[in-house]
Amino acid sequence: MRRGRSERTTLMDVAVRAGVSAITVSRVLREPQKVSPSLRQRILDLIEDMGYVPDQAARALASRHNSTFGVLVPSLTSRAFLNFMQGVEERVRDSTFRIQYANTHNSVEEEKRQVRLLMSQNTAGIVLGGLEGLEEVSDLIRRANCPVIQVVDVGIETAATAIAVDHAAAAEAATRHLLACGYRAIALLGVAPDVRGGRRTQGYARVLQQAGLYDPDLIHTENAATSTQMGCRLLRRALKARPDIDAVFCQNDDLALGVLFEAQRLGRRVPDDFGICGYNDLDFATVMNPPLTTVRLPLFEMGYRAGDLLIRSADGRTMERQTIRLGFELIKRRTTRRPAG
Amino acid sequence: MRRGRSERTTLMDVAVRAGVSAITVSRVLREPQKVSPSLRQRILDLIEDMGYVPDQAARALASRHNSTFGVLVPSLTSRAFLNFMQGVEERVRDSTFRIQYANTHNSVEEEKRQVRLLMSQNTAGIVLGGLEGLEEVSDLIRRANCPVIQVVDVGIETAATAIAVDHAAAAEAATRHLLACGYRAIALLGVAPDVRGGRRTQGYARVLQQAGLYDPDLIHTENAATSTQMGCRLLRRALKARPDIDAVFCQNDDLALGVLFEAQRLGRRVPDDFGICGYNDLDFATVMNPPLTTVRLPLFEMGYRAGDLLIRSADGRTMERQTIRLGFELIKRRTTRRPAG
DNA sequence: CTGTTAGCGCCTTCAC
DNA sequence: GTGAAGGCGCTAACAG
Repeated sequence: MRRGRSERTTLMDVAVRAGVSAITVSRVLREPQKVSPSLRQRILDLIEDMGYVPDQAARALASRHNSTFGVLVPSLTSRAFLNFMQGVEERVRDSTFRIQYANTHNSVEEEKRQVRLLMSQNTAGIVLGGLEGLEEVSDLIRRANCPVIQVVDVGIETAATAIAVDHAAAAEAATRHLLACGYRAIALLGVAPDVRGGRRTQGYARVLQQAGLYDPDLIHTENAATSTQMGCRLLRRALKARPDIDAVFCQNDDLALGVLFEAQRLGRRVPDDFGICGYNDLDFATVMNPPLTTVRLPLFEMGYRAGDLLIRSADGRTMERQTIRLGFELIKRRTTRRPAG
Repeated sequence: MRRGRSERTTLMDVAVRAGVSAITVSRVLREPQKVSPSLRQRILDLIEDMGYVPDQAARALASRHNSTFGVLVPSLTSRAFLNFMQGVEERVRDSTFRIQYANTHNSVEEEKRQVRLLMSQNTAGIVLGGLEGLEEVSDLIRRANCPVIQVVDVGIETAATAIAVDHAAAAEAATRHLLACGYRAIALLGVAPDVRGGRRTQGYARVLQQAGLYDPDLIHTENAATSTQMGCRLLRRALKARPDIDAVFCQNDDLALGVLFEAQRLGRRVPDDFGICGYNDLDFATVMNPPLTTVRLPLFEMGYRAGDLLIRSADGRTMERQTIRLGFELIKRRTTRRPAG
């Protein structure tokens, strides 16, 4: 089905049929105002008839630029990245640029490979949605011949323009809230290989240490894609290690959903006997029974901004490296008690 | 930040530094065994030092082929497609091919644009994860110079190799099950612009018509991205139109989750007073309270097969057009009563 | 094992 | 408003 196929129609084929030179056909496509209307229309019809599709490889090679952006995300199972991706799309949608995604599977190696691939393609711009291998990718980025936007944690030095959020501070706020609600044995459930999750764990641990309530047995993670089922499993595991657990901070809302279901099955009354705090404020958080207390990150906006930065810098303007900080918000709903006092 | 950058390192640059000709460097990368070990190593070091990254455009142009697959999905908000994408990845992961995704937003126009873009890039193969514009895309596909795998509904004539599932039959089975459980006023909730959803609606309607229970007021859709919140909204709307509704068939599990939450808030007892059936058997279906009755499609397998077909046909072997039919399974859990009789 | 020659399909630059 | 010449960076085909 491959090699033996009919050769594809080229610009030259169209030009010959039109009785003009190749460059004229090329102009019809790129600078139509430079070709006389009648000739232009005739060529346009011919292009349609012959099913001509320009070859991007040749175009990119000759013009030395490309009009697709590459967006790398570490995972497709986490909804958080989907919201992020939608933000990028929204901004890029009615520009002349196209988007292509790739998945790095939370792997530094894969991230490097994908960045190399994008660079190989002379991509117009790259968004690194979740930076896994900071050091190792930085080298590549410095050599990149296109704008690169990184989404990172506050306080991280980046080689490129960055959109930064403070995961550690967000986790601190959530943990403090659980303490303020009077919970004392607060577990943390998460996904092991997730870099951003690690920062959240740090924030959580810091607060509990200060309160003298820290215990490694409270922390449970699993090295697998996040899921609601994982939330159930991790809760059972945590309760085995520390049966007195009275609240859970989940590194994402999918886990929190599972925790709620499992807690209900175990007869825990939420929020009276048992508090739950999620992370990301996904769509279902508001409609759960009870609605989920969670941390909201401006995921869509982060994506939108990333797309915007890319478009602006790809426009040809030189842009200096900058870092855009975006905040978080703790959304207090009904899976946590009202704070005491 | 863009144009004014330093030129990127080329194959020729490396060759000059190594004191060899360009082709030798090229061989080191593609056919290393054809270059003497010592020279090979020297060149490899140089490539590393100089940060040389091959230009895919030039490579694709010269060799007339490309090693990335394009995967088009109609939506990123539906988890069903994520499972599908994961299947494709799993198969492709340790081949020499790479994957790039694009989102068509349930739009025929966008689908055509994206297919054109992929063709422009001389993509090694294309997977159309959810076919929106059958007729219009078929023309393009016939001209495609690479293997194309379509995921379609059974009974649809395709221009390319296809993986087919029978959404209408699956919806019929689900609706019959609800009838067998003794529910009589069965609503259907869905997403408006979804082609596959349309087929499911047909299956549902057919069964209810046969049972003499069909009523257009039972069908409620919304023209927006699917969500759990939408499930809540649609249920309220449906109950307004027909307060006697005693069961709901949801076109996906996210809607079903919202329906369960909303039904619980409205004091409906599930499954005794109120039955719910979902679609897709997503991760959370087994752990809900009660667990969700739903239709399972082999989404991961569909993706895996698509990837497999692509790899096999891209290998150079000519493959004849074929259609692979995959089945569905009705998973009876506890959001529906036990069938009478 | 290494090199030479030619050209992929298009765009840039400069003529007319 | 249109065209001719040359080259983008790489690889196929053929030499040696």
